[in-house]
Amino acid sequence: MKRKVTLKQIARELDVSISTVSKALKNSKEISEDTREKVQAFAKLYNYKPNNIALSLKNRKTKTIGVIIPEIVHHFFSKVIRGIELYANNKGYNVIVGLSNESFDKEVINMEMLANGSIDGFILSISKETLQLQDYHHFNETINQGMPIVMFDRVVNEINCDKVIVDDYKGAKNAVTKLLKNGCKNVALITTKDYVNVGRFRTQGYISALEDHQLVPEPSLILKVDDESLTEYNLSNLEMEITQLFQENPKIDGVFAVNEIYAITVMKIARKLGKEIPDDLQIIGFTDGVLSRHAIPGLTTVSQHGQKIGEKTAELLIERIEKEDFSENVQTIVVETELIERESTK
Amino acid sequence: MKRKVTLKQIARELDVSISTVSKALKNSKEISEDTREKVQAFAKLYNYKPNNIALSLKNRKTKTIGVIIPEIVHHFFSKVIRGIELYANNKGYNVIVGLSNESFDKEVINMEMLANGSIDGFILSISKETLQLQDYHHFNETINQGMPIVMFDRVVNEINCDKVIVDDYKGAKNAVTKLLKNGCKNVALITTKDYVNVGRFRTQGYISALEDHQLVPEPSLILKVDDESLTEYNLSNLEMEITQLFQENPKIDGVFAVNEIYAITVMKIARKLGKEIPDDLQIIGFTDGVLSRHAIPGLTTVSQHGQKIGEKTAELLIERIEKEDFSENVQTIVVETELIERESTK
DNA sequence: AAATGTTTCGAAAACGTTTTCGTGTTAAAA
DNA sequence: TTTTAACACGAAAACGTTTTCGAAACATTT
Repeated sequence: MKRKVTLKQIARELDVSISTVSKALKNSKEISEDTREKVQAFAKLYNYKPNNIALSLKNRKTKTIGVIIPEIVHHFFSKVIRGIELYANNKGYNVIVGLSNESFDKEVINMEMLANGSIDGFILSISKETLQLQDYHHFNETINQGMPIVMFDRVVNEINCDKVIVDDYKGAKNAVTKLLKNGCKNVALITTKDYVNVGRFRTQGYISALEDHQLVPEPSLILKVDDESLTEYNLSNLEMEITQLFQENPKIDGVFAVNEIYAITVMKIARKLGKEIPDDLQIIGFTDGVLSRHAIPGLTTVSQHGQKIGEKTAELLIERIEKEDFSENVQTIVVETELIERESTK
Repeated sequence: MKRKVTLKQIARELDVSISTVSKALKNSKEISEDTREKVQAFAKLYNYKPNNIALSLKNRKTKTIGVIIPEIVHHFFSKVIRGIELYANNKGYNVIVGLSNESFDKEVINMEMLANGSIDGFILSISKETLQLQDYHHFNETINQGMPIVMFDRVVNEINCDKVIVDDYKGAKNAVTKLLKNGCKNVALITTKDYVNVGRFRTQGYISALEDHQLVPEPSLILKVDDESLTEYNLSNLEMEITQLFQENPKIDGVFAVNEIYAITVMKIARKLGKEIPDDLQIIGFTDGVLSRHAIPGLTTVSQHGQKIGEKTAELLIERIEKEDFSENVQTIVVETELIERESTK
């Protein structure tokens, strides 16, 4: 087991100075053809690679970006990470991930861990708990220390930074409009509590679509699920609420759900209640994940283009890092959604 | 925007030496109560945090571990990452991810990027292309340079390192045995080409279960899908092959599929062919992902406990890093699978 | 008063780079 | 032969830490 070779060791072996070795490897004209070849041959033989940490210290930049997301076992976030990776690696950057698990404390700790020199900038999506507490001091602090942040999807107006968001409003509105045009008279909405911004915007899109068709939103058709306690393995609560919704409103002939799980659960319950999809009930979900694609019948969804969002955030961040122009002219990029039609709508 | 404060700056402000500041912050008994308090107060005021990069350089360890996986938009890998994160963060380690996208070149490049000082060790699952090429030199090289590696799931005997694997053989065997006990007479297998080890082991489990029941495996009931060209969006080829399988073997009354997608696709096609699940056909898949859980009817699956695998790999790696005892007494840990019964079996 | 001990601090090296600047050597020009 | 220019290389600083060692300054013991 030979340890990694350093400039110093090469210098000692070849009886030259460290500077000479460094320059020779960079093909500096300062160094004679002779020693250059000698050094390069030796370096190649011992597979010399400059130590990244030393470079980071010297250059005061690490060429890595930190990503903090609430959850990784989630199709959308995975897609975004893939987009970030793709773009960042192309530009010679590494990606280091931290999970907040939707917890404020973990978000703060994770950011502190990375903020002390490990990375050149952050990409993040805010955890639910942080949104609820509305405590954003850690974001402002990192920005003030000269570390750029780009937020995506779950963003917040209070912070002055670049953002990449989905057009939740329009996406939802398009979806509901589609249902109405397809002849639905009573479109229900399954959404989250309002403190989740994206849920709120999607709700607004739903309402707006109804109003455009001279319909008044009926509160009884709007189910705001509290998924505090909703784990992957405990869906029964959700199922109960949805079942109740249908029993109390048998006239429902269309459903717009703000995520895949809600939509799939609606499908499951509709089937139990003997409703045919899409004849008796049409359904559209948000997030084009693996569930929608493989559901039977296939679920019509609003696709968010997660990978594209990831690429865009990485692009914004790296641009800011390399221009060293922080918090000037922040921009918010809206990535349009796309309605992917499958068999759950007519 | 105030830049991050350093020891040097504090020293200059307070007119003491850098060493004094460093010691004072560490509560060294060498430093007088007086100066200690002064320094600490100042440091707190300016929110001093030691620079990680400098520490890494000094200590010659980075307290971060690198993870290379073939794909992140994949429930199992996401789960594993979550487990790794969980354990590593608890131990004060960061996690940096690289995606190989199943490509040999990207795997090599990613590893080279990280191997030069950025991390203390690797956790990885081998890309399909690497498995196919059987070119493992990059693994051996990193290990020889004193960088420990822990492999999981897609491992290979040729490399001498710690491994955490799923008991693919037994998991498959249990599943198929279950089908046979449930009365299936003609159990088909949908698997991958043999160069994917996990596919091969699962195939062996299938065969062994049959033989234990005095049945001879019929080649016509074994479909080896070549998913080279199989993208997320192009499933038609898979569907065609499976349809053909059923048309040529109408007697099939049980299917064991080596992953979720295959299993779900079987369900879809069975439905088209008018087969009732589980009455006419029972199905078991491998990997307990979101698809199986939300399929209708729910899909009985072999769960791999991805998160546990992640935690275990992280534990093995960190132990090796901290003991600085490399490549001695490598161990292979087998994580048992669990059969999760849902409605696709009787 | 001298020797010894204790307290408190600073200089310097080390981690592995890159880069500026200086200097000795040789070749070319005067 | 002397001056100048080109060439080839090395010393040292810098990035931000930690830690060893030495050394003042002062207190205590003979």
